[in-house]
Parts: sequence; structure tokens; C-alpha cells
Amino acid sequence: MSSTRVSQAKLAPRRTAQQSRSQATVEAILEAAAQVFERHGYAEGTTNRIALRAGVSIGSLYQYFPNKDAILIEVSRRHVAEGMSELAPHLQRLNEGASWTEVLPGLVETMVAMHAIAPMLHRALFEEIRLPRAVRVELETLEDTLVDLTARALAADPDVAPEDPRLAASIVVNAIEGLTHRLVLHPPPGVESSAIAHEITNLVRKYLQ
Amino acid sequence: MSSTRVSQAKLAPRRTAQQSRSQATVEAILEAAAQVFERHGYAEGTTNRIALRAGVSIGSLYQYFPNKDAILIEVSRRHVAEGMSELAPHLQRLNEGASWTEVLPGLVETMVAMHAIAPMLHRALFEEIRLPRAVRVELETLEDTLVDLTARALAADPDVAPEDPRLAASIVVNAIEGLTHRLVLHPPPGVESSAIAHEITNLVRKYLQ
Amino acid sequence: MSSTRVSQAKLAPRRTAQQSRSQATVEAILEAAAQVFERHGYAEGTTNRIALRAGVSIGSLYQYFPNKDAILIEVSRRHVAEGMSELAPHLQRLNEGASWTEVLPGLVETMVAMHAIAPMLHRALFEEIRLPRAVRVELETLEDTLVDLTARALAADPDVAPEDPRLAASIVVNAIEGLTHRLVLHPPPGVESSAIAHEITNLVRKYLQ
Amino acid sequence: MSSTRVSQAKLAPRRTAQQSRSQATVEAILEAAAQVFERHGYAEGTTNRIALRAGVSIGSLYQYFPNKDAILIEVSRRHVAEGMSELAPHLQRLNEGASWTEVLPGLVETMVAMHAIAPMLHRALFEEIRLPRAVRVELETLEDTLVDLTARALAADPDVAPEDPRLAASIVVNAIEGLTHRLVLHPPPGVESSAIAHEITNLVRKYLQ
DNA sequence: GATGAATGAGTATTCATTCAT
DNA sequence: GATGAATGAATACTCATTCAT
Repeated sequence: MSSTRVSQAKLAPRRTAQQSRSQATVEAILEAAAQVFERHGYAEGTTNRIALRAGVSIGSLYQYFPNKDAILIEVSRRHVAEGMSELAPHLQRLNEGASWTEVLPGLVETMVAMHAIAPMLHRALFEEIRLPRAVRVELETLEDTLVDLTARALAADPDVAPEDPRLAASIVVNAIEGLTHRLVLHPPPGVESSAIAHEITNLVRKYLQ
Repeated sequence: MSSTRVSQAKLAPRRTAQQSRSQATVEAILEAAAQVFERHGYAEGTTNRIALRAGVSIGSLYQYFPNKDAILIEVSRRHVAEGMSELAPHLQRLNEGASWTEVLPGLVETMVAMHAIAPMLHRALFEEIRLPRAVRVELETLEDTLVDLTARALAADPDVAPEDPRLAASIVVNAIEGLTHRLVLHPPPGVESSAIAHEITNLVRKYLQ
Repeated sequence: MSSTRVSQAKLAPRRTAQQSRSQATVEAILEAAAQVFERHGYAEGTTNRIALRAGVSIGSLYQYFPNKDAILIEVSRRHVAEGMSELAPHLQRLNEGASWTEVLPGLVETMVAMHAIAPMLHRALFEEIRLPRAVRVELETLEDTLVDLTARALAADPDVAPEDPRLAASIVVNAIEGLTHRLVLHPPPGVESSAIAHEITNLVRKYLQ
Repeated sequence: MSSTRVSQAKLAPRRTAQQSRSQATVEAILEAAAQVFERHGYAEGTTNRIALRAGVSIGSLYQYFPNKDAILIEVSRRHVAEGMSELAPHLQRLNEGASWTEVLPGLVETMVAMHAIAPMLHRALFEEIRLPRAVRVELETLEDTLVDLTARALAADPDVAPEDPRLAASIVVNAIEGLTHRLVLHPPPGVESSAIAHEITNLVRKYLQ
């Protein structure tokens, strides 16, 4: 396998599907791929399995994606875009001057909800070792953005004002993401997700005081 | 490959190495496997590569391990045991009545140090999707033990005394583990590991107040 | 792929292009095919590439040709016909009683020029192993014709009059064709094509003395 | 296919077979490959077909050769080496001062005999379009060597002494090779190979006078 | 016991060809 | 007639595992 040697150009979807039939095929492939990667991880999520689950021939799959990496990349792009669009309102409020304390609970709830939907896909995307470099770069860029936004919001919030906003932001983002991820995958027995969100919020709020 | 279909019985090492030469061979294989999984992940860590690095023929490797999963399991068992033995002194102190607050800093430092040694192996063990169930069960058992111990220590510590000690313990353990894991793999630029340990300690201490 | 198992019947163009639009489409396909075979050889000259270069859909291509071999056959037929028409004037002169010695230089020059235009196409047609039998038969027939004509001309030329005109003709035709082919594809460094033609002429002339 | 992008290093046989079983396997693979390339050409000479004919599993084939190109290269190396060793005595004589005229007949006979043994393999090696660059380079180098030797012998022979020895040598080598190749593949009806050799010798001798 | 040669199911990918629109 | 989406057999190659020596 040589994911990382593949040039950027070769990772773009092969043709922009304009007609509705193509469109549907592409959707089916991506949907199937998300499920297959979710269930089997990247290495064992074979292209044939994806095609089969998509109800599409292997040839069709390769008509739209030049290789397996390109599929994963598109899946992750969509996953990330979806995540961003769910996070956007909260970040928007921060930008508009809302205080970190106000925004936090909703943000954490959203994170927990996001992880609850496709936890294994998330894991496949974020934790698997052998991802194509392009995917990693994209995901890391996203996280950097989040940390930046958070750092700025923290610096601007007079109730909080940490010494080193960048470090604090890093801790906060990673704590939310790490805890959510772990607790959604292995929830402590007898604890509901609302309690989880509440407790994470709690943790972060106290940290910032 | 179909790890999950392999019966439990087939995952035990084939023979208890009684003779010292065998002992040495097994050690060499496990050491090599840890390095190979660390460098390449599980899926791409081939048995031939492991045998080669161990200085052992592929035939010999299969004399001692019935299949690749069995190797991973033994590697993870040892990884876990090693982790436990590093954590043991701190847990011991808790058991002997030391307060959570006293013990915390050393414990976090140890966690960070552990992750810093072989982060990718750790990741391979904890995050790859296709791990044999046996490994997962083992790892989860370990975590449950940690949570239990922590819950008991928290309940016993008058400075802390959370409402729901089990939930708090779960948050604490996952926060430490999750943050350590993420921050060691992707350290924020310009931050040293001692600062990381310090900040995690900080986070947990504040959470428990 | 199994060219040789395809029945003769399937190799004829599907419809005699009667309408001018069809005519144009067929022309475009054949022109594109010649270029693609020239550039990529037969095995790597894909039908989709041909259709693309012809500015025609793959479906249309198959409307006019039942399979890839049929395209090659038509391309080679035209290539041969073109070759014959370029050679015709010289052969004509032989038929009209011109002596072999007079005709030779022009003939060789024409051969060299022909090879220089599309050497790889020529090679694809004449040298690839997996050519459909029909193409081979056609090409061999052409060569036999040339040998026949040459033999007759040699027999008729009093300056030459070889013992065994058929053998001599065979040598001459193959020497011209073989040398031209090889020297055009791998020209000796620092030698121009006019020198090549001159030297081949020389060789043949001396042989016949 | 990306033969030409493969680095030199990847084209060497994978392991020098020291043990006799390996040795035999390698021999079987190369023998089978020669036959398969001879019969089907390079593109259609599949590795599975080669393995099948060699009576060996596809895995074994890839234990000894890193890829298909490497097989062809080894086959061609041996073919060339064999050819050289058959030609060597004649070239030796030239080196030792024998005149071109004396050496020529034996040399041509040897060439014809060589072509008669495996004409299609020869064709697959020398004429197929999509050969790995390494093979081509090797074959071209060989031809250059032959031309060089010939040029030197021609220049040294007082009976011959052409104006431009390099051009003459090029013509001679290509005439012998080209004619032999063509005439062995398509012998004129009713002509034996001894007559062919005789006539080629004739042609070259006259050319050089 | 040890060796490493041999096995073959499984993987990503291509391309001639068909067929619904 | 034309289009291009869909098909799937076929290809090069890998790697966990077996077994003769």
C-alpha cells in the first residue's frame, strides 16, 4: 500500500456527477463506505465490500473514485463538514461576543450528540494509524482551527482570562474531544449521555475558573 | 482475516516456554512484534516482518503462537502489565490512606511518561478497530479496575467527596487517559511534556474541588 | 481478452457508413485509434481513450465497431492501403518496363518516408504478438504481393536476372522493409534519413549485381 | 501499468536461491515465463499463467521476483547471455585478426540458428512496445556493442575498408538481424534455412565489397 | 525443534463491453 | 442514433499460514 505517495491530484473524485443517476451512485458509495469503515476500519474496509454494500459494481465505484484513499477522503470531508456545520452556531455566538461560559454547555452537548451518531467512523477517521496523509492533514487543520477559535474566545472572556490562552484552549478542546470520544464508546454503567455532557461541561468550567 | 471468528482457545500461546532457549525466542518475538506494531500498526505489521526482526524463522514464530492475533494479545498483555506495575506504587499509596490530592501529580506524570515511550504501540493497542475481542476485554477490564480504585479513593478522601464517586472516577480516569493520549500524540506547539502533565493535574484537581 | 477466439464474422465493421455523419464518426474513430495505437501500442490503447480522442461516446464507438480488434483491423487495412498507394507509382513504372535499377532509389525513399511518419503504429501493426489473425493474414498477403511483383521485375530485368528470382525478391523486400524498420526506430547516431535511404539502396543494388 | 517508474532496485530477483529446491523453482518460473511470453507476448503473459505453467503457486513466483517486469528482465538477460555465448567464438576470431570475410558465414548461420529456436520470444523481447525500460536498455546496449565490434573489424579489414565504418557496421548488423528475424518468422515457401543463411551472407558480402 | 519454501485466498484496480435513458 | 453510467471478469501482487526437509 502506498497511500502517502499518491499525489494530491489523484485523490480528487473522478468526475463531478451532474446527472442524477451518477449523483445517486456516488451517494450510495459514500454512504456504504462510511458504514464499512465504521464497521471494519480502513485497512479491512475493502473496496469490494463497499461496492457490494452500495449495491453497485466495483467498476462503478472506480468510475467515480480513483482509488480507495479518495473514498476515505471524501467520507472524512463530509464528516468534518457536517461536524463543522453543527458546531458553527456555537462558534458563531462566541464570535458575536457571547461569553465562553454561556456557550459551553450547548457546545459540549453537540459534541456528545455528534459522537453518538457514528462513533466508530469517527474512530476510524481520527485514530487509525495508516490513514492517507491528506486525511490527517485535513483533520489536524480542523482541530487547529478549533483550538485557535477557543483560544481567542478565552482570551476575550474577562471571567476566564487564562495565563496561556493557547495552552488552555488546547487542554479544553482535547478534554472535550477526548472525554466525549471515550465516554461515548465506553459509557460508565448506569450513566446517561445527558449526564455525561453535564459532567464534561462541569469539568471544563471548573478548569477555566 | 477474521479475528473475531477465531475461537478463544486458539489464542493462547502454543506452549508454555519452559526451556530457556524457547523462553528467549518468545521474548524476541514479542519484543519484535511490539516494535513492528509500533512502527506499522497492526494491519501492516506482517508476521514475516516480526520474525525477521526477531531473528527467527517464520516457522518458529508459528511454533510459539498459533496466529497473528495471539501475538498481539500477548504483546498487549505485557504492555498492560507493565503499565500496571508502573502505576502500582501510586495506587498502593492510595490504598494505604494517602489522599488523592497528594497522589495525583505523580500518577499523571507516570501516565504521560508511559505514553511518551511507545505512543504508536499504545494507539495500535487501544484504537485500532479490528483488535481481537480478547484484547479489548482485557484492556477494558484494566480500565474498570482503575475506575474502581479511583472511585474508592475519591469516596474516602474528605477533601473531595464527590456526589457520585463512580461517575467522578470515570471522568477522572478518562480525562487523564484521553488527554494524555491526545496531547502526547499531538503536542501543542511550544509546550513540553512536563507542562502537559502539570496542566492535566491542574484540570483534575480543579474538577474535584 | 481473446482475439483469436472471436469469429471472423464479428470483425467486420457493423454498418457500412452511408450517411455522411456516420461517415465522419467512423473517420474520427479510426484517426483517433491510429494515434492512440501509435502512442500506446495495442494492449494499452484503450477503447475509452480512442472514443475520447475521437470526440465520440464509447457507446457510439461500439455502434460502428463490434469490438476493439475490429478497429485495429480497419486501421491496419487503411494503413496498408495507404502504403500501397504510395508504392503504386513505383510498381507501376516497373510494370511499364522500367528497369529495377531505375526504380529502386525512389522506392526505398518512399519506404523510409512511410516508416518515418508513424513508426510506432507500424510497429504496433506489424510486431505485436497478439494481433488478430485477420490483420496478420492481410499484412502477409500484402507482402506476398510485393514479393511477387518484385520477382517478376527482377526476372524481367536483363541487368539483374538472378538465378532464383523468388528468393532474391524475398531477400530484397525483406531487406528493405527490415532495415528501414530497424533504422528508422533506432537510427545510428549522427545519420540522417536520407543517408539511410541511400545506404539501403546501395545494399540492394550491390546484392543484385 | 508503470514499468518505467519502477526503480532499478526493485527489478532484481528477490533472493538468490541457494538451496536446490529454490533453484529449481526459479528455473521453472523462468522457463515457463519464456514460453508464456513467447506464446502470448508480454502484456498478455500473465503472472498467473506463468505460475501455472511452472507448476508453482503464484505466491512462490512472487517470493523470487518482486514483479512481472523483473521476470521479463531475467528472461531477457538469459536470452541475451545465451546469444552472446553463441556469438562469442566468432567475435573472438575477429578479435584475433581473422578477416571479416572468413568469419561472416559462420556468424550468420549462428544467427539464423538462434532465431530458429525461439523466434517469438525473440520478438516479444525485441519488438513489443511496452517493455520495461531496463530491458530495452539492456538489449540496446548489446546491439551497440555488436555494432562497435563490427565497425572495428570492418575498419581493420583491408579487403573491405568502408568509408564510414560505423554506418556500414550499423547496416550490416541490422541487415543480418532484420533479415534473419523476418525470414525465420516468414520463410519464403520452399526455401530452407541453410539457403537463407547463405543468401544473407551473400548480401552482406556484396554490400561490403 | 528449526527452517524457509510453498501455498492460495484475498486486495486494489483496469478496461472491453452492454444497455437503460 | 447517441450517450455515458454500469458491469464484472481479469490482473498484478500480498501475506497469514502450512509443511516437507
